[in-house]
Amino acid sequence: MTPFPPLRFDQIAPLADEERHAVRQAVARTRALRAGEDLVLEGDGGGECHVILDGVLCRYKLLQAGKRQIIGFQIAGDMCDLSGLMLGRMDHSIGALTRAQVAVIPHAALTEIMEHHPRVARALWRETHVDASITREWVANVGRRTAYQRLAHLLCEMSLRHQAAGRALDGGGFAWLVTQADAADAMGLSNVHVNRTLQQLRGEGLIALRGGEVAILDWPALQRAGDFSPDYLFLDGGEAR
Amino acid sequence: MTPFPPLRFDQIAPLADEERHAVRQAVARTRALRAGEDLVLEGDGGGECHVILDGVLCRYKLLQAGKRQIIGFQIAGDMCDLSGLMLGRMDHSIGALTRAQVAVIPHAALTEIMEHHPRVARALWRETHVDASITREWVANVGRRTAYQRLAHLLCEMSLRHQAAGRALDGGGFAWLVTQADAADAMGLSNVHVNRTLQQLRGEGLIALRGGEVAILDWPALQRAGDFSPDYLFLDGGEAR
DNA sequence: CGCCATATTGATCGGGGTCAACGGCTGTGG
DNA sequence: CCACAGCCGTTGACCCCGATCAATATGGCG
Repeated sequence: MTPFPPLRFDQIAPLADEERHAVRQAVARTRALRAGEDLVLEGDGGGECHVILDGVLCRYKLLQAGKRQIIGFQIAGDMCDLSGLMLGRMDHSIGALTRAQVAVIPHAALTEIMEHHPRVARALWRETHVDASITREWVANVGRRTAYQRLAHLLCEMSLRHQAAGRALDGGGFAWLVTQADAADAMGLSNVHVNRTLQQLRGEGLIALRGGEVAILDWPALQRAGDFSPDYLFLDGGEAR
Repeated sequence: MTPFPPLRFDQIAPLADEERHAVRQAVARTRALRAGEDLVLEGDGGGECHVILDGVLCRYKLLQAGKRQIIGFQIAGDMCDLSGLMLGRMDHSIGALTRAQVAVIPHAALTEIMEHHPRVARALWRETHVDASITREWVANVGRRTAYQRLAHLLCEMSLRHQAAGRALDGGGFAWLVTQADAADAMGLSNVHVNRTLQQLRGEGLIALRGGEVAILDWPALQRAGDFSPDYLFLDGGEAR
């Protein structure tokens, strides 16, 4: 049984023990996903929300000619499909990129919690805003940065998010069990070019890859390379600068 | 005095007359903006939220080397900076692309309304989700579509949104008083290429431009050209398919 | 041990960027 | 009322980042 990771919306706006408890009680079951398996499909109403316990999932859309754009990565602690509850259907799909575990919370249970515990509702609302902020940064990343910058930026983001989720390795590295083709779909690049750009970052000594793990060798340089500023992640929980 | 347009969050989740009234009472004043003027800057806490009464504003970020990425357009009826209230600071700036009018609502007033009228809070939450959905579509647009598709897609989106805001011209056209350079920054393209792509769409008889207005001559073709499906706009208010 | 997905490398191509010049419209001051 | 300035749209020439196509390693897994 996979242990519960820190909930991101709890970090963004801390809950009381009682509220935290209520959320865990609402979990109907957990579900295991194989790499490549879909959790929710575009158009789904669902009836359930999911909190990621382990693994890497992604939001994605399929476009003309079989092209895929990944809209964001989801890791342990993320509530990934609240919009299915709030809007009644999903505008995108969510799939597992690695083996993964998720906790399943029925919409009815979550709705009830939000009614009885306004602070939970508020925390979830704020998580929604943080996710939106991250998506906005992705628009900028894909729209106006070079491949080299995009990749460096993405690695910075994933490093900090893994740290916040308590899943970082020493030195800010993390388990990057995602395919180069997946990374390409996230950045609007080809898998070939991702490969070459990764080699460049390695050659310059900014990162190292060994057995599915990314090690960050020179954080300041990587941050500079990616034009990265962590503000948009609201890791401080927001409210104050 | 600019009249109040239909509020988008009211359309997304209809309010009672009393609630609608409360929102209007909360407006402290209106503010006029010249084209190019900023409404809110990245990092701002603000203390106020804004509802657009007239004109076109945009969310944007400035990146290295003075590059700008526009993250989304905001038109009449949109609440444009709720994240400043919910997260305490803005992750992006908001500026006027045309002459514009906005209504100013102090955070304190809005907070109080949300406490007394849960349905207003819920409507705003849902507007947040719809905005997030639109931003996700933009990631896909910028990441995986050609310039031709991007532009067609953007025109489709703006046409439907203007219609929903009651600002459309006959035939689905709308006032497009935005610079080609602005459109370029929205799509991750150069102004030159936007110009050429617009000419292509005109040459093929899909659209026409006359005096700051876009006329849509062949909606089905434009939609096809942009790989456009309106689902992500949730113009039906969501909930049901 | 063999299979299949993924990573890697090389060669070539093309969409769209960049640079530069020119034209047209509008607002402004004389 | 006109001349000028400045911004925006338009066009042409050239170039480069990253896509595409095509093999060839490589490593995890049954």
